[in-house]
Amino acid sequence: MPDSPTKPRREQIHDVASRLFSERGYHATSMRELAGELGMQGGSLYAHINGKEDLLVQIVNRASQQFDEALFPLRGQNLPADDKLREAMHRHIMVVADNMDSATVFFHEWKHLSPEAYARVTGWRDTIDRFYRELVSEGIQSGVFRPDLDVKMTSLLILSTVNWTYTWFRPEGTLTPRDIADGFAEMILSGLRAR
Amino acid sequence: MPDSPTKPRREQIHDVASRLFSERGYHATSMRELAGELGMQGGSLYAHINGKEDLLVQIVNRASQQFDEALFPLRGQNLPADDKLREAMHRHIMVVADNMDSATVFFHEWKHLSPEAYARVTGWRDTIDRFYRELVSEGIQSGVFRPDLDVKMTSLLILSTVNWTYTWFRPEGTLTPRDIADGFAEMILSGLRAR
DNA sequence: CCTACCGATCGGTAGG
DNA sequence: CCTACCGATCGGTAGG
Repeated sequence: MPDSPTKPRREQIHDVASRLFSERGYHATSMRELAGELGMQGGSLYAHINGKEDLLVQIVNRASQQFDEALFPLRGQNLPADDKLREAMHRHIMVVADNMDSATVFFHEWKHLSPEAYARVTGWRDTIDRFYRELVSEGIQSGVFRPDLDVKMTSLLILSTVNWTYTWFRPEGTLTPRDIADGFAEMILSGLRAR
Repeated sequence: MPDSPTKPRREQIHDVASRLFSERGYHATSMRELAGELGMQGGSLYAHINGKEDLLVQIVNRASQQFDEALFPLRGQNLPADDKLREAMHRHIMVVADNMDSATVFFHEWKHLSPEAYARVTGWRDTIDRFYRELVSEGIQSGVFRPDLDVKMTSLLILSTVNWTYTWFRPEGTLTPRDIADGFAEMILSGLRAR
């Protein structure tokens, strides 16, 4: 039951802020607009939060956390590299699709964070990068992937396709994250060229 | 000779605005900051421009134009689909790489444009989409690409990789747009899987 | 959660 | 291109 009436006020603020920040941008959203959408006055927000930047930090942190929780458990699993790639792309795209607003804020506004929060996000980016590089390396070593692949370029190719979904995915459309992940993975694994 | 001292003032304003908008975001950049970097007072800017939004419109329009000029001439050329794909990706990535600031503004701030400018950008996006879908369709019909490809998904795969370069390309790095385009195209065409 | 208010800063203009 | 200024709005606070 999304948006149940008993949802804590802080959750409501987080959700509305995610939507407004993603639609208009962080700096272009005023605290009065945010308060208005929640049916309260501007100053009343500060009974629940510490400040505008805290909202941004929360949104970005939660997004990072969701990516971590989705991908990290895959590291230990003993799957063939092609299956693991398909599964990782599916999970990655699911996080984006299920959190289109926070994902947009995550990709657009992380540069505007305070130095500490900025460093944390940069650290997360590196973690995800490493995850995909490891996946590619393992695939090469196990003989599932071509031996002449450049690990860095390959992981960038994968990251491009899964991250870019935040720009075009529509929840009301016909494509599910499963469809997208399977379609992209199949093309990436087998190539476009006719045999 | 970039940034020659005789560069028209309007060009200088355009360049500095692109950089500031891409680094801090459109709304977070004040006209006084912009003026300061150009060695003038805030009000003096309005001797050269009509307003802040005009700057954004100019940056986005010029970026759209560069994509158009790079890709559109390829439409008529009678190249094999794989060669045409490689060439299109190279040109697309070159535009991004040569205009990292305006490309970032283009991808991040187009939502904040006035309705008319917004519609123009949306129209451009559709044009580029059509370009890549045509390229894929031609490749299927000529037998160069697999017949079971989904045209929409395939063009989204391509667009993801070329557009996402705005987030990670570094002009001071070792990879050239040629390297990136050739590397991505080869992987997309032949696939990651070992034979 | 509201009312009333703070200093700061915003984009933009007038007149030179 | 500068000085001086405009009304509007910003994030945030005090006191209740």
